[in-house]
Amino acid sequence: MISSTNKFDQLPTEKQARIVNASISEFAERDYETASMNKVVERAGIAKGSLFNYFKTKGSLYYHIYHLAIGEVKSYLRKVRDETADLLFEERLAKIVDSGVQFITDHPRLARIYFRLIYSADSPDRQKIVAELQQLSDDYLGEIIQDAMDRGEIDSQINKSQAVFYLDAVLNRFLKEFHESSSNDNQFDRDEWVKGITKFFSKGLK
Amino acid sequence: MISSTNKFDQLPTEKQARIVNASISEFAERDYETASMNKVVERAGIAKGSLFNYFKTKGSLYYHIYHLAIGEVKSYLRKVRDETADLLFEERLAKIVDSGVQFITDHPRLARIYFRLIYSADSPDRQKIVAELQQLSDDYLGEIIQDAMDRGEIDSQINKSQAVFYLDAVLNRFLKEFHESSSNDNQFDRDEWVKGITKFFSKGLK
DNA sequence: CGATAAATTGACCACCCGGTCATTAATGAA
DNA sequence: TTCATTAATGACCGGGTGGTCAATTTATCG
Repeated sequence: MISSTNKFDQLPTEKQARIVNASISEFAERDYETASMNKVVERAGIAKGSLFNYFKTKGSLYYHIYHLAIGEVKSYLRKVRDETADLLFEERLAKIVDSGVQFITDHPRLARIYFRLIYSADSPDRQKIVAELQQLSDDYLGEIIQDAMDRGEIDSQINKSQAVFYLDAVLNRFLKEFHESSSNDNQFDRDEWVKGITKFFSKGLK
Repeated sequence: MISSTNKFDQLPTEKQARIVNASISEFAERDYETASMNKVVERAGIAKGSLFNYFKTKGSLYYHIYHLAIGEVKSYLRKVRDETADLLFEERLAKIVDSGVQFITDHPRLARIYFRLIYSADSPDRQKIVAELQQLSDDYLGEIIQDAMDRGEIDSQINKSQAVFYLDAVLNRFLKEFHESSSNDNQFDRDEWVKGITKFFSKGLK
């Protein structure tokens, strides 16, 4: 029994896409509790019974969708990490911000689901999910910090997990702000901010 | 007609307290959409019709409660701002963190409502509320930054609204983390963190 | 084609929601 | 005590929820 027994995976690709697309829209617009399976089937153009045949519960559909979102985030992170391995810390930071901005621009609905997961999320298994994302962030930013320490670009006396925390806090908050302002087509000077952020991390406020 | 026409305000204090207490618990445990008026009346030990007599809608009850939460936050902020006016920026930062920790310890349910407002909140008037809180934060942290600039403690060339943003991002994130970890009775070294944060803001990571 | 198996459907279920309002209970003045 | 006014109550309403399953359509194969 190598192949998945999952009913959904056996579906024609086009139908899968319709369902995934409908689910992403629904879970992006409403949080877990408020999102409606009725709306999903309506958007996807399938019968309710079918959806519950492919996914036994609302929770399992949500699980599928947010793993998709996290997977996409990971792919962006991996890409920018590998492509910037040789750059200086400050340049690297700028590229990471760029990559985040790009992700939000390319996948605004997934971004919304991601931020919901991070920040509020009365979702099932919230603790598990958050712990998983925390681990992802620790590994990812931790590696970047470590590289910079090894090259003597930042003070290696600094508590590494604290440094990761600050990076994570500022980057996530900045991207959340960008995400919300780009929903309301508010413009802001990206370069100005990227410059400010990198300088802030290097020198602090003094 | 000087006195409020608000039905709720005319109630005996004890009854007001029961209703407020029940509402705080409910809105702390569940987000706006998921919170239940039925649960509130059950907790408060009053009839449903009564509650809807005091507050015409769920939204107006929520409005009352979150204004209460924001009011309490403001009071803590004002207090620490005034009491630390003479301190150095770093010492002041430490006191602010302390005050946040104290608020969360004293009012964990209000803290939860506050973080819900800040971070996710599919609440009614979300944009208005967030803008109001943003203003509060800008004014408050802006003043602290300005003081420190005036005294030459931090670089006055730095973009002030950016500096406020970094402060806000790191402080809020730290307090949110504290709030969640104190719900799960995870311990962590407060002093270690306060020292790290103030140093980070002063010198950056270099 | 006919028969069997598999996939799809949507009416239906029990439950909960915010909100209403006729009925009942408490209050206070004469 | 009587009676009018006000406050409190909870049964009830329309509507939405996640989830089920008998009935129907579609696909498969001899």
